[in-house]
Amino acid sequence: MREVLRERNRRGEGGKLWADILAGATELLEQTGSEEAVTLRAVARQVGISAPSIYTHFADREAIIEAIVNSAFADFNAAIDAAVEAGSGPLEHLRGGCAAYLLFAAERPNRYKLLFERQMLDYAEDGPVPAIRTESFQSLVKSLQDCIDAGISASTDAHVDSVAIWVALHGYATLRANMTGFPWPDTDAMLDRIIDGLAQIISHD
Amino acid sequence: MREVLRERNRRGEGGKLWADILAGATELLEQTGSEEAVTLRAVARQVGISAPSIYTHFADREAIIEAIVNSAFADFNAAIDAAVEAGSGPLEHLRGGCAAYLLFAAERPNRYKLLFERQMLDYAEDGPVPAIRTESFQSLVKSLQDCIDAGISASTDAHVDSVAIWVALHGYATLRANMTGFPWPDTDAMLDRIIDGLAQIISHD
DNA sequence: TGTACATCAGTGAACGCGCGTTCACTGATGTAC
DNA sequence: TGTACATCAGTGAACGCGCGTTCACTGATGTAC
Repeated sequence: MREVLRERNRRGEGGKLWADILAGATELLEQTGSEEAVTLRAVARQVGISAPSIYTHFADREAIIEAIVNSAFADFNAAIDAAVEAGSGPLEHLRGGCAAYLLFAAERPNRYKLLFERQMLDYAEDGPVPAIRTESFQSLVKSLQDCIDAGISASTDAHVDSVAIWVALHGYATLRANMTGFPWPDTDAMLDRIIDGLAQIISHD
Repeated sequence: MREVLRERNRRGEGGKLWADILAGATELLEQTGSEEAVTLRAVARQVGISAPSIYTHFADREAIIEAIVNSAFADFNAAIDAAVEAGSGPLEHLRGGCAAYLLFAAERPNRYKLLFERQMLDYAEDGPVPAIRTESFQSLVKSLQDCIDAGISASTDAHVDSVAIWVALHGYATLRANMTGFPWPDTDAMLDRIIDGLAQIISHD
């Protein structure tokens, strides 16, 4: 039944299984496409261990999902950070971050869905959103503000305009993934329209 | 166990149960929040019948979900149509339709999610999207084109710009529902930014 | 008007399944003496 | 260097649950004569 047989970890190396379980669960999510498919038993099968072994490392099924979400946010934030810093000049920072956002969503659609299509119940319902979830948004606000300060953007409200850009990116990423038969424009063309229109970029020809 | 006892339909009125099942399933979805909660047995409990009774009217569980989706799309399209036609002048048509879009999503969040957050598998994967799913988008394209023709919009591509508006509306509707702790701008302010920026409305002050 | 009967709407019991979780356990590994 | 033992990583069997679906059925309703 089990395809991969794991070798038992040596004493003191039990922590390795934690990483294996997280990796297996993430792979399972990315392959099968939905959070519901990440059952405790399916994860155990994927990793090549028995189901009860998971309880040594995770309190319950929900803790596995939580770990996937956290590691996915870390990857996502890192990918955007890297792209922002790769560009030179405020407009390239802004555009690079937005492009990386769409690239992550296109390449890892199921992980992306887990980040933002999930009802967030792991923190107080009316409390503030945890920082790890808004890091990329804060980076967007900063990039837009830099554009304003540099006289490249005519925006008078970096927060509201950043929200507008964000929701457009998110909407494009998720709808595009769900409706493959729709006549979608090029991602680059879409990005141009979103940034030019919502970041109020001042043309300089 | 069963809270509501149904009276058996008279002969020839078996079709009534079809509507009751659809209504019960829709209510269940709206109350519990996710498609997974709409199990065949849960629907039967909601309606006040035994589980096997459903098979007289629906082939399987999936057929119930499909019926909810279809009726939700019908409601959704009707709400937007009504709002579009209520306004006078092309800009009011455009804005009214977009406002109705966000209102539907805000008032019936779970039905909205079923419409557009669901991977669409009920038609050929690479085939075109069924018309009922894009009716509201076509209406948006028409409204924008009317604005262009009336000299109110500077857009040169009604399709691409309509996609941009649509994805922004969708992103706002879904993110807002999922992240209640985020400092969202007013919906009206958001709508202004989206329409002004993406429909390229020419200011006339 | 009465009655036998076909039809219709819906039921109760049962099935096999995969799930999350618990429990007592096993056997390899390292360590104290 | 040898050995008894504690610890650690992980297992197998079992539980109760809700699920989708099948099956043989029941009993009320309308209809033909």
